[in-house]
Amino acid sequence: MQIATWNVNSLSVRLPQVLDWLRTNPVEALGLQELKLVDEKFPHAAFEELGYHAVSFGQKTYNGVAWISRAPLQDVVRNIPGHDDTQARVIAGTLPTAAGPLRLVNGYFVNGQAPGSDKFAYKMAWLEALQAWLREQLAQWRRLALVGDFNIAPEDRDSFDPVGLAGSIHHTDEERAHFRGLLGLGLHDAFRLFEQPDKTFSWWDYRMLGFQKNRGLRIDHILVSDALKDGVQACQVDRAPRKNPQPSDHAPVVATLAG
DNA sequence: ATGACGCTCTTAGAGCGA
Repeated sequence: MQIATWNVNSLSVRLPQVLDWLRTNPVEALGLQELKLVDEKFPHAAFEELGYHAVSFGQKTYNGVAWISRAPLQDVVRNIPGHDDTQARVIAGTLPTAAGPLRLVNGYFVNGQAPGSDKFAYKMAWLEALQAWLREQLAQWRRLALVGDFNIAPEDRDSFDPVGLAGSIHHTDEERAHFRGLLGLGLHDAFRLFEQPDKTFSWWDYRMLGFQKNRGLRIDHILVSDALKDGVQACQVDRAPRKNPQPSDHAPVVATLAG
């Protein structure tokens, strides 16, 4: 079975592309970020026509996350419990599978703008709260996947310009320490379980022909728990939708799991 | 480089993303 993550940068604008992608990539579950849509406007009918269920957690103008899944998710949680937040950034639920329940956590991690800014401080606090909550989630659900737009390039090889961008947003030691903290909980970057082509990225700036020049970052990730690790069969970035007219600036990331 | 490009809210220009 396959699970995927995709920052669509407005579901209203990208809906036809998401539906097209699901027709050719009929994954079991797809985590979406940056819906920029209130829940009342979530296009449930369009996904139901394709045989999918959806749970959304949106807000006006910014942020917003959703899970699209073949089977309805159970025990759905919106945002990090106990962490006061005005921004809709997390949705989690449990997918029943033949191998047992699969906990699916989808996050639109904070961007953080620049080190030293208020937004960066918010990012650090948010990452702290996420890690504490995930520790609990992992204790409760052995089979867990954390997917989303992490807004962290975990290592130098995940950036088109690690020297020029050293210390800037997505590249700071503080952000990378938080990413390693997640790995320390017993999570594994599915993409790095396999040999991958150099300079594989999941986001490219709209400006300056970023995609054409492959000036990108790998900031969209799928992390899997210890119990899932050995069953991961593949993990890839699907660059194809980034070539669409009027694309999202992010490409989907897909992981193939046993079962 | 206070840039670029795209989306939202609102209807000309600001805020934000990454």
